[in-house]
Amino acid sequence: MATKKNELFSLEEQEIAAIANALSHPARIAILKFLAQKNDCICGEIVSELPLAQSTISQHLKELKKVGLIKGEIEGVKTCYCIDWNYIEKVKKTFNGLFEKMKSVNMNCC
Amino acid sequence: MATKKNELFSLEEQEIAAIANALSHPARIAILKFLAQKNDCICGEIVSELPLAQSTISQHLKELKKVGLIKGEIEGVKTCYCIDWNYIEKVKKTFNGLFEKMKSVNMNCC
DNA sequence: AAATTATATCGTATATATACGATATAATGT
DNA sequence: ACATTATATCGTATATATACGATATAATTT
Repeated sequence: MATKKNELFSLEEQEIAAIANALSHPARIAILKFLAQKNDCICGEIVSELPLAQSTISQHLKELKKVGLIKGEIEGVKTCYCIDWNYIEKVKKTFNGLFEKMKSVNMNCC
Repeated sequence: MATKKNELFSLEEQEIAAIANALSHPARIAILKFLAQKNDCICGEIVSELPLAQSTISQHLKELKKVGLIKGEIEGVKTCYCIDWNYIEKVKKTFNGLFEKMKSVNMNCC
């Protein structure tokens, strides 16, 4: 009775919601900012940077990867995570598109 | 043991996450788009527009209002909801700021 | 081969979110 | 005053998310 009834909405609505959902936790914002800041790719450094357990960080990384905001490459024992800049660019366009669409109509009500 | 540990992160991270959270459900994206589309303010029309129960829509409206994306004004029996364009503008800047900050560093890794 | 190290996954407790029906509230119309 | 209408809130079932410890996996070192 309490499923997210995604199927009732348009693909665009679902996609925006999915990206927003990935961005809806401060830890994940922190991870993205940290990854963007470092010029070499990072893996377990995130764990020592954030005040959360290793397994929790791993979970958050998995979610960011799921929607495509970051990529992960196994390098021996370590895993190198980094931002998928192309996808970020797409996300930017998607969000700006939504916000622009909103702004385009008349702004005087209420 | 499973609280969102917001207090461990910066206010900026928390704020972005909170806005993203409000945008993280397709129904709420649909509501925002519908409100933006109409040039007069809407209230219960949203209920007949979306495939969800009245109480559910009311809940979603409450969440959108909580973060400031929309405003609600009681007009007799009805309530007029509309987008807070000033806040949308601020949200745009916040998101673009995040994404810009990300893009500013070198893009060649992984 | 065994030990070490880095990361992922599993299991699980708890919190939060989603959805709806039922009910409350508050203004309007009769 | 009573009925109607619009919306909000309550109660509740269930699903999902968060967090962590424990364990598995897989590469590296000894």
